[in-house]
Amino acid sequence: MLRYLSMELPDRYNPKDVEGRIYQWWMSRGYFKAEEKSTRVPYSVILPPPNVTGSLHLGHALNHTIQDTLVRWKRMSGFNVLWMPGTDHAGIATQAVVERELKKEGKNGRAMGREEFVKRVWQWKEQYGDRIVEQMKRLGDSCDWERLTFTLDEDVSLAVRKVFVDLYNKNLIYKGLRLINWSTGLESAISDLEVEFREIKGSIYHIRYELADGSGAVEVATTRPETLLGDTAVAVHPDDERYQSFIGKKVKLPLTSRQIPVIADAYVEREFGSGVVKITPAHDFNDYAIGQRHKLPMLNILNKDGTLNANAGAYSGNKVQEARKLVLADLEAQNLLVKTEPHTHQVGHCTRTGSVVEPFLSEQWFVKMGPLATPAKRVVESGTVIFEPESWAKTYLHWMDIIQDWCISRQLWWGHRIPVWTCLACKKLTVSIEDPTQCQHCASKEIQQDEDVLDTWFSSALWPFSTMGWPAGTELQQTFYPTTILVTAFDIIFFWVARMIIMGLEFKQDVPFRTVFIHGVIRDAQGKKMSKSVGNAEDPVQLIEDNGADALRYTLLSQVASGRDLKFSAQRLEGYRNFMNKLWNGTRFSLNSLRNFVPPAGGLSALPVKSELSDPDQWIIFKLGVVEREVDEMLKSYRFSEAANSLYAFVWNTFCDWYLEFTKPIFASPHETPEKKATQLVLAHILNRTVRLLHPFAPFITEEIYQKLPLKGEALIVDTYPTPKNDKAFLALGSEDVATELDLVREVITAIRNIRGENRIKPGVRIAARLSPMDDRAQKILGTNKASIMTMAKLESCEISASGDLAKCAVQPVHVKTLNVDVIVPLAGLVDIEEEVKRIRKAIEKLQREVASLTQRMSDKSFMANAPEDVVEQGKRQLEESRGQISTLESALARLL
RNA sequence: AGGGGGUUAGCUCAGUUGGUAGAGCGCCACCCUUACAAGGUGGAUGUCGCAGGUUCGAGCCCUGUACCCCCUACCA
Repeated sequence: MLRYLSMELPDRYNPKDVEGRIYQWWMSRGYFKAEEKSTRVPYSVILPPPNVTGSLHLGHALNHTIQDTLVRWKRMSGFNVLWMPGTDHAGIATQAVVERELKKEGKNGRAMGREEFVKRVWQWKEQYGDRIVEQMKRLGDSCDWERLTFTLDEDVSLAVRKVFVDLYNKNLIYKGLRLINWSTGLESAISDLEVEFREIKGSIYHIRYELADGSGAVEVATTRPETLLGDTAVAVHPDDERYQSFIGKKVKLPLTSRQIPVIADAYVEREFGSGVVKITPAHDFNDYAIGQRHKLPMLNILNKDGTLNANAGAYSGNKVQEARKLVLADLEAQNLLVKTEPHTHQVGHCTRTGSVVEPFLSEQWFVKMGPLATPAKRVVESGTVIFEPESWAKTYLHWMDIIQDWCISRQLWWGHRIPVWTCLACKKLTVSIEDPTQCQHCASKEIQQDEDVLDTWFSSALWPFSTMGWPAGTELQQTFYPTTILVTAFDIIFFWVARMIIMGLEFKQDVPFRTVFIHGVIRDAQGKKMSKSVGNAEDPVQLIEDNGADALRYTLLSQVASGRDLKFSAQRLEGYRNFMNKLWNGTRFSLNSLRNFVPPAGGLSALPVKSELSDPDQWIIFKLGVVEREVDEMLKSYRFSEAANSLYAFVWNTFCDWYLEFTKPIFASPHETPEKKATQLVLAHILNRTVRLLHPFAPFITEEIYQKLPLKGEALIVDTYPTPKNDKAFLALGSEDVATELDLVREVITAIRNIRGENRIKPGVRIAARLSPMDDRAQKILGTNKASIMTMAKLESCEISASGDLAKCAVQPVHVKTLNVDVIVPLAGLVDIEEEVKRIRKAIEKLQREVASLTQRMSDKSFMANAPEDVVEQGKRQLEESRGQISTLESALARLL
């Protein structure tokens, strides 16, 4: 026979003793593995691949916890679950990290040469790339780790090349001279995502541009005077009366010999500054647009490293800041600098290097988005892809409307190299999946591969199918593509979600996922975004160390509601750590009560016999049914916080506070009574279901507990998730009527405790009480549960009788639905009567307020005419009861005074 | 500037079919009652931002308004 040495369990739950061991056990048993082919319904999720360079932050913790909760829930619900893990090479981020490291060693990454540098990054990846994976495991992520994919893995690379070549052949990829964000620190194009605007206190300079014909001058204001060297026009508003005569004329560009036209464009704000804007198409995005409209020449004055080039004439070779000083000095010398005002403005900085981002004209590769966006819009409009919450679909569609071509080339070394070779002989391009040995066009062997690599998001966009073996046709894709749900924060809807939809439709002819669940971001206690640089970032690994992964997960889940941001609170985390401890101790106590419990031969399928069940047994089963229904509904609609709260209340307030207390008198009996046996069986079943319900939320502690239960299966992680449907037979043992009756008992106990508390009767003092039921049913209920009432309310005697002496007694009317009981506690000799007088007066006042508002409502003719019958009925009943209670209390009060 | 969100107990937040408000933490009182002091029992606390409207009835629906936050784009 099994022995349950529950008392040998520590009285505090220690996650450190449990989590690593449990996780290893799950892994060793292969529970995370998906079946490539199965008769079970597939459920697949692609993990947004974190950067290999990174360490887990709370945002990941939130994102992963939501996914893991869904995945565990579905796994337990019988689905064939694939949670596909991966890590991202994160081109820019990783390259920047390694370059920084090299710099510390006094080496220059660029000088090392491409091959040497890339080798170095791979070394770095081998050394540190597993760290984030290990951290994910600490959190409990139940990914199918054998499928762990890195975005630079061979098969992914093949997919990337195939997509590039296909898009190129379809004319959807082209090379063009465009203005892009240029990081002078990285000497590469970067995406909008990698530009961070910082407020800079600078100056605004007013510069005079004289008309070429000598008929006057315009005053131009700029924050970047050095860029005037690249000006190719000056613009005014077409309707600006002040400048009508200037339009079409030419001005002399200061410090140069060039003359540039005055053009009219509605972009110019008449009210701002002088109403005249210098136009530098090669160094400003707005100016670039104007330049396109007016077919202005684009004059690039910068080198890749941020110094001025030959187009800047005498200023070439200087860095922007130095050039600015020189330009200003020369302007001043020529008396062209009218004035200088302080001015605060937002300046783009590279998030990786901190250097200023320059709009920079350069040759880059682009994906033509227009034709690709249309179908990607349609699938969202038609509901083929559902956003949850729905409102994000609007954001998505809006972005699709204003979508621009996607710059996919980066002047980096770390990443997927662009599969394009230029022929030195005929200058034509060879674009190929396999590395070519000669030019496609002239067969020259003199070909040179494009130096650039692809934007990291390019490979990310293919992730849902590149991780499943595409372009080969695989069983995996058959089974799991499209994936079921994508879970992500809103900040990458454009960078990632939209592009996955686009690529999925283009290359798989189907959407990559059915649902996109968008959650909020985590902020600190002040509501600020968490970031390492601000120093307000909490380290989830440390939080797990201190509180356990389950507590952290529960904290996060308890706040996931309707896609809103959540603030991290250490107090809250502590609260959920306490909750885990409560669960632990509730179990410890239960197991003690089950010491000599002999599991029935049928195991879990051997259910208790209804006729043997006590009121608390039927009550707890009924409550369990309510929770199973709620959690089922809430998980289906992604209301994680409500599900978590519902379970929290069930475990703590229903199970521990009341059910376990009710079982105490039963288990206190030294005899093996039938009642005791029945309760043991119920308790064993309830425990089993409780941990099953909680498992997706708090996987470690629940598995640990499960393994110690007398009634259990092989492993919790693959046991069935309880629902009202699949748990019907057990739930049928519960009873709503009995639940109501037991609620009356609870109210009676609470009333006695209230009288005790308010009258300062010491907890150790046993008192007498008389319970005066209003009808036979109430009488019977009280009789049945008398022992519990006496134990839980600390009574030395308990009389159940409708009549008796009320002198010097505390009285508290109690009612639950149609059941009514007056709780009477003789106070003579126990307490100062004053306290009881105060207590009763307070209760009367409260009831009177209720009666007043109810009376008013009941006398309102339109209410009576319009309100539904049951609402009126309930109001009437309540009014009657409250009045009755007042009279009971008043007579009690009269006897005290 | 455009788009979105928030404003509910001292703090952090729940509140999906409109029927007179909930949790956790904190606070007060009493308790080491042999599962748990990371605990137990009892208690106090809200004109649900403000002003209107619809309704018999509004935290919830509508209009306006104030303040805060986020996102996108920024004025040269």
